Amino acid sequence: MPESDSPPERRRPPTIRDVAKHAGVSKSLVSLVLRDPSRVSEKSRAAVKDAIDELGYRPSALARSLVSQNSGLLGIITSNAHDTFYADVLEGVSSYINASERALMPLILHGNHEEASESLAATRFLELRVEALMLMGSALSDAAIERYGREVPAATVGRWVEGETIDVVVNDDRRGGELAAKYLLDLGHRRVAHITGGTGNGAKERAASFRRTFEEAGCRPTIVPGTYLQAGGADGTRRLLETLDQPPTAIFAANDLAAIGTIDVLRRAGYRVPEDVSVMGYDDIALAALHAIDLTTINQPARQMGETAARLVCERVNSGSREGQRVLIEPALVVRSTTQPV
Amino acid sequence: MPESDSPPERRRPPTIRDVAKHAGVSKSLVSLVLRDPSRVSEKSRAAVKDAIDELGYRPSALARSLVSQNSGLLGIITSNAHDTFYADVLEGVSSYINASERALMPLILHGNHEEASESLAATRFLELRVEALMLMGSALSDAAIERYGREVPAATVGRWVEGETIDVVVNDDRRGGELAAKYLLDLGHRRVAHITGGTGNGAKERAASFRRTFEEAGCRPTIVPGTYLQAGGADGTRRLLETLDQPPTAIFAANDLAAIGTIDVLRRAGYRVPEDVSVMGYDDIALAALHAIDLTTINQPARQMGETAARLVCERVNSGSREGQRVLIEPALVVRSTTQPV
DNA sequence: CTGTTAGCGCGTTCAT
DNA sequence: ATGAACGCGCTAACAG
Repeated sequence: MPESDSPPERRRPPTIRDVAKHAGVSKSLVSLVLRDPSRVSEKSRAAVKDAIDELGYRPSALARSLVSQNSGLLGIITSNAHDTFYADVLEGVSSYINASERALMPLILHGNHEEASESLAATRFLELRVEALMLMGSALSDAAIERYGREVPAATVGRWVEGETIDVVVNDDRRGGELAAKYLLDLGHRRVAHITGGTGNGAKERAASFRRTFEEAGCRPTIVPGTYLQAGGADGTRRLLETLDQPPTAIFAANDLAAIGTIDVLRRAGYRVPEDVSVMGYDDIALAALHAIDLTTINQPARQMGETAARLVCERVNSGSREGQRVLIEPALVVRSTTQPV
Repeated sequence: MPESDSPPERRRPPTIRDVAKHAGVSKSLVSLVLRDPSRVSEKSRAAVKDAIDELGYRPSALARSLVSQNSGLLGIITSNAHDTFYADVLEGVSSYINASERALMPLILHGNHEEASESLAATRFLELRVEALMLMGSALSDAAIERYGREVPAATVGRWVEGETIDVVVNDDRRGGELAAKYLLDLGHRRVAHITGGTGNGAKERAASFRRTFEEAGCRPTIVPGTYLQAGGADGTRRLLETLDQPPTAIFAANDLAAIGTIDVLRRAGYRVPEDVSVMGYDDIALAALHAIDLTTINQPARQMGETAARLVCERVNSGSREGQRVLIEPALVVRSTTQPV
């Protein structure tokens, strides 16, 4: 039999030894050529470089990290690949990384908003010896995040965590909820609803301050549970339409994605936005600015938040500091055309 | 000065030796407990497990990969974090990975549609000894992709590549362009335009067959360059409006994102869609189905494409086969409300 | 100054 | 249940 247990024609990648043998030098010298060619004679250098090219040699980051005791890796765990808010945050991270001295390599793992898969991702990253961890809107528990933060510098974006070992970059969700409520109050809305982000990051704060602001004005908003996804906004809206005798005059959705789901359900049910119902979102993703959507929303500066978090955590990688910082970003009202006076 | 060259309080993570010492056994035994606890006496097992918990030990994937000669890593390079089409493809990849036996860990690196940053990503992945490479709509040259494919099983999604070492999963862009053209012809459109995806994957094929199909019907569509981004569609549309005496009756944009940009510009310029101008996209991303957008488009089954590519490349990892396969997926017309008879 | 040898880092494996 | 050797690249110490 030709071969059965060993797979066919799998070549091991060439090692530094292969290069050394091929070039007729020691492996130390090959290593030196790779790291500081100026300290090697021209002849040897050329021989080594030729050997590298001929063999198609690539140094193993695995072996290098093992000895150098740093992997150069930054582990990023995202909860939701479909939310372009985090795509913007990631752009901010890249932009900081590319501009920084000792650039870490930002690896991304999608958690798909499942706690189990996020915690698996974290475990794998830590086993890979990432030098820092960034969580983009995590479904993990505070305790879990803090545990990770004790092993390696960690930052969250859009997710509040107690505890001093974590860098936290969040917008002020309480303020955001208040901004939304005040704006709707100013427009004269009194019968309003909020579809929450469920257990999502910042959802409780947005909901609580939205409700409180309205209650201080003597109104009681209807609050129904939802998610940060389009489907969550759609489901919540359906529930509102079924439950209430008459629809609210304004709906504050958990975020832009959910607001889009909300608008979708409203229009399909025959309601006009904003003539019959005003709708607000949260985040101000690129989509929200589209003419076809043109959503009134609360802006969170995603790029800036990504940059800030990356900076904080990378500075801690370099300084070795164990103490996280918290940065509270001010949200801003963005008025577009999905809202109008009542 | 307190400390300058050595950072403060950075603890090395505990190693298998620390655990062994703590538990009073050899490191071989600790290793055994981790991999096959049943072969270790209850007493030793407990001692080792206690030590692991107390020290917070995590095995190093670096060291493990070095000796086992496989990293368990799958490197995924995406061109565009903002295009949810690829988010769907990634979901397909995850879904295959999670269901498969020896699950590779899918690491993602964003190339941000820059060739240099994609090729850096590939280099880093290969140095990390990923067992396979997946390119989601790459800006890399065919030659580069093939070179990588010689080092490790590689697959592309949405990107045609010549050469036998690559698994290629693409939709039939020629057919897609033809579908769009025929549909518009059927609607009676004769004065049409196409905004291309520029150098983007499949863009040439879509453009060529769109043009050919119209030319066979005796029409000559206006073709202007664009990109696969919203901005590309918007810019192309602006150019069309400036250049032409009268706007076309239908515009086929490079993809859905671009189509959204197109619609945006048209509406802002006072044209109604579809009454004045029909618009078509390509991809059928989730956005396209929204009531507010409701875009006529050509569907590419993103999830399925991701699953397929993951399966092909993972099977090659296991079999050691060097020969890639090509899978051509049939695109489908999806009629919504941005098109109407002329 | 150029190049070599030896040993390390961490987990696995195999013979004992 | 253990010690020694190994995988691959880096580095300190040393030799030419």
